[in-house]
Amino acid sequence: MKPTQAAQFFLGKFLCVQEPDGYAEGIITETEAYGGVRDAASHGFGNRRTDRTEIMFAPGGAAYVYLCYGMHWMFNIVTGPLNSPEAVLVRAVQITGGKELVRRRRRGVAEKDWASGPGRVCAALGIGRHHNRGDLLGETIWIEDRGVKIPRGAVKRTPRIGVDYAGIWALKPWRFVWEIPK
DNA sequence: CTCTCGATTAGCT
DNA sequence: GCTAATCGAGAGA
Repeated sequence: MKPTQAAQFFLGKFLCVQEPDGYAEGIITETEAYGGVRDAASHGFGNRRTDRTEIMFAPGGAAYVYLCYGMHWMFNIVTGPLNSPEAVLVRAVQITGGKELVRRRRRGVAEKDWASGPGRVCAALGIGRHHNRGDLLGETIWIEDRGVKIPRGAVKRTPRIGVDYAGIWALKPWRFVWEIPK
């Protein structure tokens, strides 16, 4: 599966996190595809293997969590076959469980903004460094398919956010937004 | 070792 | 709209 297909596949799936301070989950509403050794916006660009990016080269099913701007964690699902660095960045979820816990973690923030952004997703669900390289079939962080169907035409494609440095790759419409009607 | 800058966010103008 | 916050990966010397 190409990363763009995987990014669309994960829309509507549930991201579940069990932490010592409690359980929280959300339905994935926004993703971005990163992938292949040609994508200049991807950390795996040019087959660049480092301590940080090594997990991107693993077979799909692991978490890739890294720190950005010195303060925000980004959560990715590794999706490629072995040695092909492909991943899906989860940019937004709608919290569906553990709301009391999330309200505490996101104190003072309006509910609609609890997890509307890649850094916010991690802040709301308690995702951090300890989840990096974690197995997404494990018991602390996992993905559930509960059969939610996305209506035809409900997903908007746009270029990816914050990757202007990537030249023509920044123009690829690899961001997928499921706009849930109210 | 040193330097640069980022797959962002919140807060202020 | 603008930018400070904050730190480690990655690159180069």
